[in-house]
Amino acid sequence: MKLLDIGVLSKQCGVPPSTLRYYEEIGLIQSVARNGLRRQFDSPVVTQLALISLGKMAGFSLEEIKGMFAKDGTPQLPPAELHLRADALDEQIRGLTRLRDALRHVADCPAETHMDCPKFKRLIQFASRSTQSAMR
Amino acid sequence: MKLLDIGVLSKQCGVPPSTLRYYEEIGLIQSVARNGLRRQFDSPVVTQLALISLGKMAGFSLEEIKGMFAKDGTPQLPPAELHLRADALDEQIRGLTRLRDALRHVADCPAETHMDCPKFKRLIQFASRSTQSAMR
DNA sequence: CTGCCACTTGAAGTCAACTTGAGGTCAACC
DNA sequence: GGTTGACCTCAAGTTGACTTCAAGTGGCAG
Repeated sequence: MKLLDIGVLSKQCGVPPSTLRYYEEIGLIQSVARNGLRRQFDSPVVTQLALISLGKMAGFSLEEIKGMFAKDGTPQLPPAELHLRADALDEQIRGLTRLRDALRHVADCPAETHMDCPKFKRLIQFASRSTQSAMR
Repeated sequence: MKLLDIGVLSKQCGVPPSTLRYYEEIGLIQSVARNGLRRQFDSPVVTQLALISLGKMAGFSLEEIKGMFAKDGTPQLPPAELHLRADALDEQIRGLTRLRDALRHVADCPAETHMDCPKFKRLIQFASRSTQSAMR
């Protein structure tokens, strides 16, 4: 099992060392050993960091992310709970899709008064309706 | 043109008055008049707030959102730029979709060591690869 | 005309998620 | 053996997005 120095991990995952230390401090990841002073990380941490990055994209707080995974990085929620999170993601995806469509529509629609364009308004209203409940 | 009292707008959009005042302070929205001391908002602000809410969901900062729309709320970026934002959203949507799929997979997969499950790892690695560039 | 209550201001406080800085350690290359 | 460079700790600072607070104002119901 080869171990990763914090600098290597940092470069590999695109996360600054300071952030990795911070994540360890709050218990989001673990270093498994020290080489002298230096933290050594286990290679599965790479996957964990990928999950964390995804979780952040999805708008979860670090605390929430921490609650979702056991210390080895395996998702640690009952199946029903996982499906709920997945459902919430579906909502969010729908909202983002509409926002994307709205942006593309505006980019291509020659009208200059988008605020009055029924198509635009419909996209926005729909999108934000589903959003309201999903906001944390 | 009927005007909305800050309290009415707040209730209608689910945004606290303090936040509306804050948004006005940083120039994200405008009140068009006063009734005595009270701010009066124009009805298009409702749509603007919907856009802001969507922008936040998508992970844009208030500064970025402010840069995207003119003071009347109409998107104010050149078409090419809009398409770029839409592309970024597509990336993000792909990442969220994979995260969702990963969650659903974990919920239903009987294996207890998801970290080693090739399907799970593939979903995660893919997802975070596309994520890296999209992170702000 | 007297309360009341939803609003007003400006300043200060809060929270998450980091980053920065000062001062120290250690192994390795010149 | 000395300097460099990558790491260490702990505390303090920063940023974004608000919220809270104290003290004041204005319209309208009774």
